[in-house]
Amino acid sequence: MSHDQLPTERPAVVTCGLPYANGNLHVGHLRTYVDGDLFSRALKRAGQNTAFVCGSDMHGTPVAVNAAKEGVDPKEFALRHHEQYIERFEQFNIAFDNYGHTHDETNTELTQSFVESWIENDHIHEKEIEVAWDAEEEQPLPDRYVEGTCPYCGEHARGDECDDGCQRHLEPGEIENPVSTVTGNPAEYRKQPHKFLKLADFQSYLQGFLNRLEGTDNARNQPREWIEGELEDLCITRDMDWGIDYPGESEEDLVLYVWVDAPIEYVSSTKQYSERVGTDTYDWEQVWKIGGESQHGTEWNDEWTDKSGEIIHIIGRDIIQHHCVFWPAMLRGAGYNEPRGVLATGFVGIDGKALSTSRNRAIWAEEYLDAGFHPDLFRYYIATGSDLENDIDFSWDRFAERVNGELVGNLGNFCYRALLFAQRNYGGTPDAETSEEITAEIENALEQFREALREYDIRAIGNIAVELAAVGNEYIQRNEPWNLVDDQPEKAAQVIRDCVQLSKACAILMQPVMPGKAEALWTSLGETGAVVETTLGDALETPPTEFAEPTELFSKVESEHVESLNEELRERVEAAEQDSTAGEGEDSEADSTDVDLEPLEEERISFEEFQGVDMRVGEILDAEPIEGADKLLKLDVDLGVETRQVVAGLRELHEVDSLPGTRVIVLANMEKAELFGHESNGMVLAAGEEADLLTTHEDAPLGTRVK
RNA sequence: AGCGGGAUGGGAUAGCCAGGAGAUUCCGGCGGGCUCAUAACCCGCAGACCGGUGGUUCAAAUCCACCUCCCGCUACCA
Repeated sequence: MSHDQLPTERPAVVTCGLPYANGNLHVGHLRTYVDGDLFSRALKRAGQNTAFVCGSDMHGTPVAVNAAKEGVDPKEFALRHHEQYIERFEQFNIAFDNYGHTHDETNTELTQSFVESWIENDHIHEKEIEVAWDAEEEQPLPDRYVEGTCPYCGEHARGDECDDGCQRHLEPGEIENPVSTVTGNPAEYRKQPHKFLKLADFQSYLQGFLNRLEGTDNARNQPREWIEGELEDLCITRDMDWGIDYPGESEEDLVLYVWVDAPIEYVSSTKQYSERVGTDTYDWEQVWKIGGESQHGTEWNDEWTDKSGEIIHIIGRDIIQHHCVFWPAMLRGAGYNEPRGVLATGFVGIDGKALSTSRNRAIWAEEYLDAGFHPDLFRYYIATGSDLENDIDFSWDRFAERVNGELVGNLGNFCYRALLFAQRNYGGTPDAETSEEITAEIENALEQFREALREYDIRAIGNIAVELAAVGNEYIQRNEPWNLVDDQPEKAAQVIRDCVQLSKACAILMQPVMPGKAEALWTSLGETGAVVETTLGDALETPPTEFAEPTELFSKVESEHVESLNEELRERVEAAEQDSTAGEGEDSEADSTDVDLEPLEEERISFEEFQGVDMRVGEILDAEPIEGADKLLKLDVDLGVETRQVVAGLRELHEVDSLPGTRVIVLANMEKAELFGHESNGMVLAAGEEADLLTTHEDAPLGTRVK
């Protein structure tokens, strides 16, 4: 059963993934918020009663761990970031109707009521599991309080996810060889009772849900494989202080898992909005519940579709599972409505490469603003730069090119020349009727807008005003009103009237993507109200007969400015790469590429033990790639006494052809291994991620022992 | 190798889900026009066998199969 087309008569809520209160925002984060803001504004222009809500995600172990490092209270720590986000969003014209945080009273209460509802409906059970425990400190070690080895792929992993390796979500107790991230103590496992949400109860529901779900394909397809298989119970409690208490019984130090209270903030934030504006204006229960009330059951009833409001989530594609598996199950378990659409955006790259906060290959929100650009320029670039689910590349060159060509040359120029001409010759909108041709063009643009909205095509929505301005430029050029004013004053007046009307339409159509600039244009038109109050139909209303001389809407990005920004970025990336310990601390991303230096080994070894290590000077005679492996090379190394075959992961880090003749140090008595079917008899020593090869500085003969 | 995304004129992209006009737009190149406008704007030209091979079809950039290459994340870095 499919939904009514957007816009509907019912209220809608648009949400963005909660920013985690533990770092700074960069252009990658901003993409989600810009897209969400644009979409919610577009819905409003189309006449849908819409709340755009979000909030800061305050809980979880990273906040607790980082606050502890700073020696501050986690609440204080998280609130500091929360305040900063509020400011940042304002600066980028991202206008949430309500922005709360997960630690506030509304969310605490609502989260507990969700959990109580799950308990009542028998979706919760208790199980004793082994959790990591720091014996010395007598404290439990949930999630990121431990690191260890992933049980699935053997890689180094965090307690809650295998971020280095297979990316799996890890349940408490799964990680092997756990070590406390706080004290460095090896952790032991201890049995603790924990609460679990029985996801399997919702298996069949979730399959139906994905079939009904609108939005981007990735949101629908990516979780499918998951849902087809056996769904495991989700552990929803953690042994720590920081978080929302598990309701009811006085479970000692048991709080809810951060991914429980985080999405519920969508509901809480909507509720806060509702309470502020009054339920006559916006009733959160009409959106989140079913026909205003809870409807329990583990299956969806088709009659419920279109009985409530429209829930649309805009997220980054890294959190699809949480929104398309856990979250709908949580909602269903509490008898709530389900999301209508999930839009999962792609990532943002910089100059053709992936963004990496640890290497400081990033453009921070603050940095963009410091460069002095209007936020709407960034919004336009990022919203129309590519299809929503595809990645976007950000480069200052491309930014300048698009701003100068599309915004300055086209949209800005058209509106400016039209209004200036109108003002100088008529003091405002000339007294003439809009032509049929132009009325049709505007109507066509409005229809494109509505269609883009129905299809969640954010890029198309962002492009419409610029496209309409292109129509205007062509129209004014073709009619040459500057040649008509003297000979054919009536014709001239009509042409200019058309152009002013087009400008007005542009102001309304560009509002979702460039709200600040739209408002400026609206003011230039002499309009008294605010463009945020308009709906699409107003695009055809007569503009004011008088307005003042307009100002230029956009100004050019100068090439010197671009060069200096490029230079700045380049220098910074280089600096970060050279000095990999710098730039840390600011890094907040759940980014796994940190190149922290490992602490020196505490444990000492004896000289005898060292004697067991047989390292020799060698020379690479031959290097060839191993088929099927991207990084592995098969090397023949001359160790003086014999030539060994060694497999090493150098392929992407060194020019293969340049390796023969290179003197290296080889650990000769390394146990043999077989990799991709090739025997490796020894190990070539190299330093760090970039595999900086060890060598000798003089000419010790091949085979000389290193000691 | 696993997952995801991609391959369309010199560069960047749209179209693909719902197959059918001269394949879109932006940047760049060339030629012209206009002078109201931020050296902006408009018109025209050159330039693409829509990654390859096969299939389905009256008809394929679009659907199906296989293949190649690229990018991101991840892995193999004994």
